[in-house]
Amino acid sequence: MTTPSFATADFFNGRPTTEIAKTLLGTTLLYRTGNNLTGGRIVETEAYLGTHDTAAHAYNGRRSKFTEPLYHEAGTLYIYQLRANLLFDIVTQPKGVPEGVLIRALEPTHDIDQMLVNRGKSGVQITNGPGKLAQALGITDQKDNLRLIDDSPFSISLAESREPGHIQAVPRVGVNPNAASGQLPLRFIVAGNPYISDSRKRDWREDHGWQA
DNA sequence: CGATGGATTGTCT
DNA sequence: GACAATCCATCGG
Repeated sequence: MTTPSFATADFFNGRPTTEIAKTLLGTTLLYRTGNNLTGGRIVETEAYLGTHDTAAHAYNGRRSKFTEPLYHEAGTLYIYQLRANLLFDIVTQPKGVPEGVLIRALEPTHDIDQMLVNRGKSGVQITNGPGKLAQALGITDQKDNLRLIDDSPFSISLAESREPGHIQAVPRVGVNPNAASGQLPLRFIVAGNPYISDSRKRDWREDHGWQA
């Protein structure tokens, strides 16, 4: 059984990283491990714009074993650890242009029971943050770091995509707001979705922010 | 609900 | 030794 996935080259083909970050909203991120297929619709992303973005790991051309995946071709996975958490990113530009998109939140759709077990939490707490969704999916190490998504257990499915009613662009989370790029609106959210990280209940919508 | 501080683990200076 | 693209428990209003 094959999982429907973006053809990497077609999806990333020559488009700006910010546009890719927005286009990912509403698609489904899937992760295969053994008999499990966990996943959810992407509802929050952040764009990191490479060498001139003060919040990016590749700022000023910074390149090391740590940031190496960013310099590879579009569709390369950048899975790195921040404190006790794993974060999941996808490289968006051709080799040598270190830009990428961080997946920050999912609305669970696949094998939710397994994700509840993986997380040990319930409700929106399953996947409303980048470290949380990695835990929920079952990502426990960095073995797929630096691999092309097409050659990995991950896929991005269009089969069950929903169309966001309204995409909101706001400043990124956890970046120094005083740095030059600190306040750029490069965080994109499906307005009204309950799984947005740090969202308020009063901002949630009955339709979760999807078009009818 | 909002703010705060501790835990935690690798990387870079 | 400082810092980080985070998470969680806890405290106050």
